Amino acid sequence: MSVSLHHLLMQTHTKFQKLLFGSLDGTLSLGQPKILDHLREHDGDIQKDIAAACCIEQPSLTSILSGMEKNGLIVRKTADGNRRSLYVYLTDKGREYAEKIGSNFLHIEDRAFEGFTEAEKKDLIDYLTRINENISRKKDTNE
Amino acid sequence: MSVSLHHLLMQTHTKFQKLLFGSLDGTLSLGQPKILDHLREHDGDIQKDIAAACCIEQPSLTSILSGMEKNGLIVRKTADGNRRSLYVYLTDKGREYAEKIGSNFLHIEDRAFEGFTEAEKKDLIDYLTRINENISRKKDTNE
DNA sequence: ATAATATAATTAGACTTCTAATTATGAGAA
DNA sequence: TTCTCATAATTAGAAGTCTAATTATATTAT
Repeated sequence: MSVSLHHLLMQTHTKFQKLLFGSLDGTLSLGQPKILDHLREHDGDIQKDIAAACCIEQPSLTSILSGMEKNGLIVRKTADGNRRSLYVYLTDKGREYAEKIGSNFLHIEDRAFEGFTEAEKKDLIDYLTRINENISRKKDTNE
Repeated sequence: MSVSLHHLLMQTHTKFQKLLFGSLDGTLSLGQPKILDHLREHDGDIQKDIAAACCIEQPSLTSILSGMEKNGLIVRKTADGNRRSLYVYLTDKGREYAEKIGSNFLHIEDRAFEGFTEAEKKDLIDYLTRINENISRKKDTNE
C-alpha cells in the first residue's frame, strides 16, 4: 500500500506552515500569518471573503482579527453607508509583517521546488488545481 | 501572479479534511479521524510515533487520545516491562470507525483524481513526495 | 551502585477552530 | 411602508493545537 494523497497533503501542508512560522520572530501567533499573507494582495477585503480565502470559518476569523486589531496589525472600517460589512486594512506595521511573510514563503517554495524543472513545477500546480476543482464541485448525485 | 503552492496545499488539504469529516455520522470529533486512519494500519504504535505520523505534537495527541479512550475507541497499554511508552490499540468500536474512514478516504481520493490518467496520478504523488523530502531535510547552511 | 542524561507522556495555559445561536443590517415583496 | 427573508459579523461553548515546564522512567557513564 503506497502513500495516500490525503496523508501527503497533510504532511506537506503542515510542514510548510511550521517552516513559515519558525522563520518569523515570535511576535505573531499561529493564526495570523495566513491572514497577513492574504491581505498583502487583497487589502480592503471584507471579512467574509478573507475567511473564505484563508479556508477558515467566519467566527474563527473574528477571533484572529480581534487580536490583530488590538496589536495594531490591521484596522476594520465600514464604507459606502453599508454598516453590515467590515472592510479590513493593513496598518504600516501589518504591511511590514505581510511583506516579510510573502518573502519567506517565496524562499520556502524555492526550497520545496529544489530539483524541479520549470515544466515539473507547472505540472504540479496544474494537478493540484485540478484536484482542488474536483473536490470543490458539488457532487453529481444523479447522473 | 499565479497561485502559490502553499495556498493550493492549504486549500486542498482543508477541503479534503472537511469532506471526510462531513462524510461521518457526527460521533467523532475533529481531531479523531486522522488518528483512527493511522491506527487502521499501525495498530499498537506508541504515542510518540502516532503523533509524528499524524503531524501533531505529543501534547495534542495526549488530549485527543484521552477523549478517544473515554469513548471506547482505543485502549492504552504498557508492554515488555517498559512503563514509559504507551502502546495504543483500536477497540472493536474503534476498528469499525477506522475502516469507515479508510473507505471514505478512498472515495474522496477517487473523486479528487477524476479525469487523471494513471501516469498523472503517479506523477502528482511523486512530486508531492519530493516536495516533502525537500522541506523535511535540514537546511544546508554551509555548502 | 549511583549520578547524570535522555526520553515518553502529561499538565498548564494561550490561541485557533469549529458549530449553533444571536445580533444587526440590508434587500425584496406585499 | 412594513413584513419577511437573506446576509455579515459576533458570541458562546467545546475541542484541537501549540510551547514550556513537569513527572516518571530508562539509559549511560563514572
